[in-house]
Amino acid sequence: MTIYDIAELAGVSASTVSRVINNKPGIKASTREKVKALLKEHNYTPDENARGLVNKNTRLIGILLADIRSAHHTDLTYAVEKYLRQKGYCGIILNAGSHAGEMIEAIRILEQRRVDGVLIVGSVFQNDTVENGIKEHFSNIPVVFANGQFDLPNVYCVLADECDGVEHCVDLLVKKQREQIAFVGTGDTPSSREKIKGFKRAMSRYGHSEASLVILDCEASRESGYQITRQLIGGYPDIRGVIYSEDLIAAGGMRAFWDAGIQIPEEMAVIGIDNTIYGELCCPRFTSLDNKMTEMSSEAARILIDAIEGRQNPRKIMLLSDIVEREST
Amino acid sequence: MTIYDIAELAGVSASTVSRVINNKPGIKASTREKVKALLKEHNYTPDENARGLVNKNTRLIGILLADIRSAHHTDLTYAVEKYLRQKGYCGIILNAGSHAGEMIEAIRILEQRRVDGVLIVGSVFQNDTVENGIKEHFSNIPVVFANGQFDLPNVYCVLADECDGVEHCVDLLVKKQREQIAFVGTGDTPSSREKIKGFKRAMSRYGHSEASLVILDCEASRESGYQITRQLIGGYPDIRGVIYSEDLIAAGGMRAFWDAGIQIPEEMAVIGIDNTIYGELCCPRFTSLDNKMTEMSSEAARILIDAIEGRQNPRKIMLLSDIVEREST
DNA sequence: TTGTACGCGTTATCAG
DNA sequence: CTGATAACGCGTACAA
Repeated sequence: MTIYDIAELAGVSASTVSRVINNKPGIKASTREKVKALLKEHNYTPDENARGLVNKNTRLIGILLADIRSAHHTDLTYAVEKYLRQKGYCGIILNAGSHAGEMIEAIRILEQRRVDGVLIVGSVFQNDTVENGIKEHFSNIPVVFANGQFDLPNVYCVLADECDGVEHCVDLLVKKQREQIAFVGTGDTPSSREKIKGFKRAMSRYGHSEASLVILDCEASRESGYQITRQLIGGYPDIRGVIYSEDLIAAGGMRAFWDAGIQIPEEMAVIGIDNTIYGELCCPRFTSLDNKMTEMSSEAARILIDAIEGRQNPRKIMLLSDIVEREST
Repeated sequence: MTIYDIAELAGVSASTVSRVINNKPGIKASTREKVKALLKEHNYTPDENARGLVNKNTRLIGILLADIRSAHHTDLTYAVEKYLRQKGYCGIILNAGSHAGEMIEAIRILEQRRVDGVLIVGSVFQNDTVENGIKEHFSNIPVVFANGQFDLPNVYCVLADECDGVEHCVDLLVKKQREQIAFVGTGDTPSSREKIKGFKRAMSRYGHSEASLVILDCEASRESGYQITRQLIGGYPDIRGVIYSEDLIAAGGMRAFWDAGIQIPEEMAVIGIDNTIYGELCCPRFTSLDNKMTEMSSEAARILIDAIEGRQNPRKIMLLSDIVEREST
């Protein structure tokens, strides 16, 4: 069913039908009604693709993330999809993994789909491959980078103050009389490095030399969190508090403490980051740094659509994190 | 950059360029090379939309689910996206909530996008609204229904044996000397009703009259699971085992038992359904019925693409669930 | 107020 | 082996 079919049935031309569909003025009321009735009768829906071909847009948004299964990405996706829908856009979510090959493949796919804008989520994407990919393939559409940044004219950034956030975590632990603190996290993304920076900065404020700090490297999985925490228990008996760079890793750590019979928070305080559901599920519930992923995603989606539709926004905004305290501290 | 631009640069016609892009035979090797070089030089990518206009396909797949934030949907989405990408398709995920209005809106959106096929996930969608929606809007594209069924010519179904699965859960609990069993779950979807049916059937095998069964109604949230479990603890002191219709609800229940100081599994055995990460996170870890969501999603995606590309498959397949036993039983 | 003609970027058909 | 042309479904100047 095309506008031509409807036009024929109505005894008018296709352009008239088009005008009715798009609520353009200058149509006799009776014609408009007749066409509208036909449209409804055959429940005609315009082909967005054909429309896009002439309008030079697709109302499609590319969403790049490492892995939708991580809880904070899931929440983000949900919020973004709802917003996009409301604005008449659809999202194409690509799990672009963590190595350059997949990222560049995802970029090509989105280019091929002629998406109107791209949302990049997670600082894993803050690398040369992606930066060059944007320059080459997305130079004429807006890009919003959540939790990362590129200094390119068409890229907007929404960031969380992760460095400050971790500093506040350290402050909290110190306030709770836990000055012997370890940091467990992945060290391979800009975001992780920010967190470690915050840790170092805060610890130095409390007079710890950088050489004395306990910073353990860990993969982004529960299992890895478990293993590293076992090593921590065995190798650093003085530690009384741990900050994990992600809730998922913290969940693994919580399990290790549980298995080792270490009481939380009495013998060990634990803080995760991201404030996902994991903090609520573990026993005891663990404290987590809320880095405002939900707000970040809403902001990012809004800024992206604004940019597509010609509304102005600052190139870079920073959201302030806060700590959700639970039983583990 | 269009094929015309490339054609002009190469001094050939657009059709020749098109033929090179699509690896059609009958092009002089030298011409082919020259065009290929130009294509690469300008990193040209064909416009999928324009392509779809003439090919009458979009290589777009609609994915309908209630809420991507539920852990089993997330896992599914991940698996499906990976498969689709590999086959050259993109997915459009719509969180179609749980009421009719949203469902029909989502269906219209997908129709407007002219998706090549639709994947519906979750038995919440097994209702008249969606069935009529399919008849009206998706009558000429294949639809795969994961965890639900419609008796329509273009709909394929992939199901889990949830009724049998719950029966086996009861068997397990009885084997563990817990014959006083309660079932806690939502009663509002076909899937939930299947589970309750399995519960009733198994319990009757062990000589319990239907009237004597403890079946509590609960919303699909951790909080609701917590509240209902508190009521259970207060109101049914004889109960020694609980089957929850979803892991998320079970997680709430685990918390309620923890708060009440009830030992698991000594005083109470717990089984969840879906075998999500929640079972691993709680303390102690809880047993869960694995209803094969991951396999289901892979199968569903495969069947959908098969149908689109003209390969045959059975209209209806059933996957056998099994129980992943952990510390709670 | 309405219709004609064209173009969006691509592929397929047919002619050369 | 290659090029011209039409067509996909729609929106929009321009003409009537």
